[in-house]
Amino acid sequence: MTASPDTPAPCRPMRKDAARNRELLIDAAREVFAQRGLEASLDDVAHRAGLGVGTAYRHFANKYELAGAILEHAVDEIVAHAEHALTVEDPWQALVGFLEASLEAQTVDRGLREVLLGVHDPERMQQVHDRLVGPISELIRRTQRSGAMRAEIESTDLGIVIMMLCTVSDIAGDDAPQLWRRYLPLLLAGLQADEPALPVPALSETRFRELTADHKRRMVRASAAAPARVRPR
Amino acid sequence: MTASPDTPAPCRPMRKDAARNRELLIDAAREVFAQRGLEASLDDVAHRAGLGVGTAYRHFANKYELAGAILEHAVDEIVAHAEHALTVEDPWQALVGFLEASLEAQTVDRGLREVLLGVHDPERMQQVHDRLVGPISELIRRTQRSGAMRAEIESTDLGIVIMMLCTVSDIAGDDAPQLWRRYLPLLLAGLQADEPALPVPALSETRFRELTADHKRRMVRASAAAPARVRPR
Amino acid sequence: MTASPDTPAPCRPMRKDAARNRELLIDAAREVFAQRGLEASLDDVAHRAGLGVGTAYRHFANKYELAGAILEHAVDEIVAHAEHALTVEDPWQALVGFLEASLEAQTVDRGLREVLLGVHDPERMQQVHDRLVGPISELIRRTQRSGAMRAEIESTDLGIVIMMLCTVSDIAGDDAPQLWRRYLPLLLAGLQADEPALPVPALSETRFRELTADHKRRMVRASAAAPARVRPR
Amino acid sequence: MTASPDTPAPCRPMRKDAARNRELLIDAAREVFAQRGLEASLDDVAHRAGLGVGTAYRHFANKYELAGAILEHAVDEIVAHAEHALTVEDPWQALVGFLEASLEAQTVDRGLREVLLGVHDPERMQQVHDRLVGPISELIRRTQRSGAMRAEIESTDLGIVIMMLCTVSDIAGDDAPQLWRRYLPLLLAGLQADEPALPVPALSETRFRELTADHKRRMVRASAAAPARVRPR
DNA sequence: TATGAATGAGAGTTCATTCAT
DNA sequence: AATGAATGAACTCTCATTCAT
Repeated sequence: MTASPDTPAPCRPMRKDAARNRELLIDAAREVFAQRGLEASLDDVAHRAGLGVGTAYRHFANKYELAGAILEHAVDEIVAHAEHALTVEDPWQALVGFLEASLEAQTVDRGLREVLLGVHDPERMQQVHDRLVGPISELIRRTQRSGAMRAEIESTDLGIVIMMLCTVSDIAGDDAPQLWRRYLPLLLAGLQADEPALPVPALSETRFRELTADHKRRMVRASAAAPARVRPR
Repeated sequence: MTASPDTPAPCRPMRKDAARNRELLIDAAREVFAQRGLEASLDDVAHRAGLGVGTAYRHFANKYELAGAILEHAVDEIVAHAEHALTVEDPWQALVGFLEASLEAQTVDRGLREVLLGVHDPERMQQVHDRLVGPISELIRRTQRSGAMRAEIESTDLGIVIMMLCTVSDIAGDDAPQLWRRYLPLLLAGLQADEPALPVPALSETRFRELTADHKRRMVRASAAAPARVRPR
Repeated sequence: MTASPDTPAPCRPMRKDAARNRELLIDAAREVFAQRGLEASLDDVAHRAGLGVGTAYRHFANKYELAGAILEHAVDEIVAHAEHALTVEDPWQALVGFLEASLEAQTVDRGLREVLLGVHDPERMQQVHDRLVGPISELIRRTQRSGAMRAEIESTDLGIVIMMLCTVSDIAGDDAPQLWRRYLPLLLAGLQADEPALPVPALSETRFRELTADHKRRMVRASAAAPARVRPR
Repeated sequence: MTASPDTPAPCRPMRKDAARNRELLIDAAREVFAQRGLEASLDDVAHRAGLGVGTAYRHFANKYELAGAILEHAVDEIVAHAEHALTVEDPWQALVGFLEASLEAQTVDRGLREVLLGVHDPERMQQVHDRLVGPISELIRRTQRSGAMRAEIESTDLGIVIMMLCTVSDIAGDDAPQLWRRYLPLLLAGLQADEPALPVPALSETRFRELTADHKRRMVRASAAAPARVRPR
């Protein structure tokens, strides 16, 4: 009775609207962060989305939740790349193609890099990596079975490799957006089979998850731990 | 009679205090930045040093000047490593030793990494690289002459390689401080001679300088270049 | 059904609050500036208005924008006085009445005087003078046609005269708020027709605008143009 | 006995040095204030004088004492002009000459104007005006006796007139440094004999002293009344 | 539910003034 | 007596977050 009787669908359209706004916000955030980094204010993001700040807070508890959502988008893409790579015949080509596709996305998006390099965001990270492990591990296993990759390589290694190349893009910025392509072959050489043993073991999945989550946690403004705000006035 | 006639009067005694404070500030900054990154406030740095904020501003025009001072320290070390490496007989061992020594320093110090990764600070960078180019180029030339390194590698490549490994340390944090050692061999494999040609040319020195300076400038205060915020009337 | 169909929807109801606060801020600023001059901090103004600093900054980009808003109020009054004066029969009486009315407003309000004397604020000034030129010029023309005023007087002269009398009020403060009345006749005598030629031409409108704007700009932040302070290393 | 016997001149040479520094500081302050107004920092003044800040504080208890000293210099000049004017034959020409000479000094010196317009400084003012009253009153009396000036004019009026013209220079700045000459005749016309009675009596000397002192006192930073500084650290 | 006004802690920076040398 | 390093309060301005409408 609260809703007037002529409202056609009581809650579904609401949801659709809400979902739409969520997307609008994430898109806006990617644009804004891509331009000005994670330092940009939520106000700016909300207005770029054509919404009020309050609406942003209805969807994301805080700025880092939003960063997390962006991350999920990015991970979706990487997972998609990995899954697509599994359909490529030549395992080594598949792997290279996967790395290239992943990097191409970061190359144009500073905000994405900052998120991926973990400049911010807390917990959510864990779930994220869980999604990556499967397809990436399979990709690696295939390559290793084909003899094109040294046996020691594990799924976390690919994550690290991607991040290292992100760093290159981050340094190069818009002025040399393809510079990472110079360093990819360097790393690929290292991934190949005939090299001597690596001196340090790879991180375990668990460890990797902990570390990256931790890395991000360190970055999150101390304000999270700040004393409860005094009631206004 | 106050000043003994044979005193060469090399410098003012007062300076001793000031110099001490300058060191205190740099040390405090390394500690604080190491813990909380460059986001930490100058207030915190000053107080960690047991000094007032104003004193920090007497020594450094702003936070990024301070970061610059830390950077210079770090660069001093890297240059020293490079120069020492030039005394090592085997060129390849010299190069590897140089990279290892450089990374070891960063490994324990997040603030240093952030500074080196260029998260901040503008101009001063140029002078810095000028100091690095000489010894590093020589190091590379020796290795290339010995046939142990592909000819395409240039001095900027080593800078990028160091930064990529810094990223690894940055992700790993204090929990896996040696993780970079896993990825160094990967990159070394890429540096060796018998690999196919790289798809992208190296940055020229000039370009590299511009980019890193630019990278930092972007970080310093995006707000300066931010679009004029719409102001309600 | 939520919004009644016959509502012309002239403006958002929320605005009422915001508009109220804007007025509160301007009123508070007039009070505070009246007591302590433009040196008072925006913090103080905001708190006098019973609002937070942030609110002040939502409405005014900075202190000088606020001063500008006060100025606009003041100019509104002066323009109103000038327009009213144009309805008075005797041109000379109209002019005198205009000056008296203008001064009476300033007399009680130091902040207003400081703003008008241009102790601060930049550009907006121009628009202001544009609004004054019309009615004041007409006032002058009428008086000159009646033979009561020397022909050389121009609209800028009245602006300067008002400012000179503001200075008197500024010096006299609350203790001799009517002192300006002693000096008005002195100046009026000078404005009358039978005196010898003035040794210096009046400022052109353009020139006047430039100067006052400039005057203010000089005040805003000398620091911006200040010679780079020598910084100890 | 306190001074060692071989000190040639126990205190006189000291004095000379101190007096020299005092002059250096006042000169530097006039230069600096002339360029950047009273907002300039004492540090800048001291360094312009080639001295340390500490030395400035040995001579002046605070910034406003220094402004007071500048004021005294300015008053010295005005008194000198007045005294010189008394030697001029024609009383009216003497008066005009006095005003012109007084204004010429202010015209080039923003700091002096700020001081004179009383933007700052406290008590000392009183003594100052005492010095002006004598010669200026004599100047006026002569002119009045000659029939060239209305009888109501008193010494304070000239002070106000000078300040009004200072305002003109303040507005005009360096761009129209002679603009005050346009308004001097206007005021002179008012000072002449045949005009109708002034509606408000002149300030008495005492009153004038009180007001100007008060005006300045209002401006002095509230910090003077601030709670005693907490002992450092 | 969406909005955007309000809030206030906090960051960077300056400068009058003090004090050790 | 002179110096300039040190101090910290004060100021302007920003922005994450809350809340009235």
